[in-house]
Amino acid sequence: MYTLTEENYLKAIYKLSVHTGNVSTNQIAALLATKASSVTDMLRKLADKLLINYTRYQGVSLTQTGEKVAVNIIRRHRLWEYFLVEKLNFKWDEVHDMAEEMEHISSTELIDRLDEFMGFPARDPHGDPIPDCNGNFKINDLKPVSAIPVHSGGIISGVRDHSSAFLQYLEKQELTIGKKITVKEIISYDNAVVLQMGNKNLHISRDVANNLLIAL
Amino acid sequence: MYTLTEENYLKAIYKLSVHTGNVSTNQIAALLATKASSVTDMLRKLADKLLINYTRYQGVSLTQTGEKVAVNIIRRHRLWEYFLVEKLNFKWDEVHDMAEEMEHISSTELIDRLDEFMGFPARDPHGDPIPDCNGNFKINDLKPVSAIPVHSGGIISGVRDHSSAFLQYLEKQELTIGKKITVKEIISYDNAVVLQMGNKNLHISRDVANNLLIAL
DNA sequence: TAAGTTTTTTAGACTTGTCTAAAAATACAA
DNA sequence: TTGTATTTTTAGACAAGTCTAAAAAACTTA
Repeated sequence: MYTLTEENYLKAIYKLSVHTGNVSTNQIAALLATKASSVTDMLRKLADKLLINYTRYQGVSLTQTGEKVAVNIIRRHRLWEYFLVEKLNFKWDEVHDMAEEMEHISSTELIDRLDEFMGFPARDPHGDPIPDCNGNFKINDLKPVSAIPVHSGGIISGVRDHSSAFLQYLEKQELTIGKKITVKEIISYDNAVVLQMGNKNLHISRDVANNLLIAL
Repeated sequence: MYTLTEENYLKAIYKLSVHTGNVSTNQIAALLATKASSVTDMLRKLADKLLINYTRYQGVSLTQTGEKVAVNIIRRHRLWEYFLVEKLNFKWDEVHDMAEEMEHISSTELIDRLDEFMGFPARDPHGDPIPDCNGNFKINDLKPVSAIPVHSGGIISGVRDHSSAFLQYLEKQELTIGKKITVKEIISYDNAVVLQMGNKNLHISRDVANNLLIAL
């Protein structure tokens, strides 16, 4: 239906437009590690196919069709990640690149059966919600640790950075999904955060606190 | 490592060279539904990469490296077919095209874990042997029904034609893998074959007899 | 609001894999 | 062995997706 490249552009635009409104050429180029000129070329093609709304120099947004396609790619990606971790025993920091390939397998029937085979999981191994076969899913209502007040806390439920470096760091600190934490203190000098987890205290940097998501 | 197209060419050459020696440009073109001139272009590239032995006008054979790559693709294809049938409950005539896409997922670790997850199956749903992680597997020693003498028989163990039309026909006639059959008679007029299966007699055409494989 | 900076687009070129049409090599038949 | 048919290769072109370099548009900021 769509080329691998088209799918990757749609996914990138989707990800970027979750938080902002219109997405810029440079943002897409940065995310896909390509050049702005290449992005412009592809944007014209996607606009011709009615997958995006595009006016020169004005940035882009997805059309309804484009968003449907993007959500579907995300559904496939997250289901395969779940499969790799739950069925093939990979670790959460190992699955991203494999799922990046597998998300382009086109059969809808296949992905629906995979979903059923695994019992319709609600979230992938990184805590991200998995869209159902109609593309419906809850937008994550999680907050970064850096955004909650001192003395409050919650359950670690997701991450913003999916890089294996970050995930491995979390694993080593035992800051994994399901753990309960409380913010004890924010160091005013560098905004580092002191967490309490069980009976241990733990220092994490501002960067880490920004990328670690909790449910209150 | 290799492009999707390169992989498809290597697989095609492998399949064609199982039965014959050197493979011709036209044979490859026919199997891949492309033009001879395109094949020639690609053959030059594969020869540059030392994946095939190629001399102009003389046909090609795989190098050791090329064969390794081809067997690996076949391993991936057959394991995914097994997965689709055994875990996701697809029928044997539904899985070919999906596996054709999935065989290009590159991770070796993934395929080895998939193999383990399924208990190291020896054959795919069509009876074809699955190479192990070192590329070792038994070449099928099966015979087409058309090649065995009257009054002998055996167990249906594989097919030569993987088209869904053929597989659906077999399914309808209950000529599925594991069934025991005996050749009762060969009609001299058109070489059609009369089979006995259980207490039923069954007429199959020469074509079908050529594509249905049994273990003696 | 005019000048400078940044962002985006255009122009032209390259790569991969494909095609058609024509030329070259090989195979076959008399 | 010569001529014809078939197969294979070459030559030149095209589409998708990318790139660099330069032009155009849009922002900044004084």
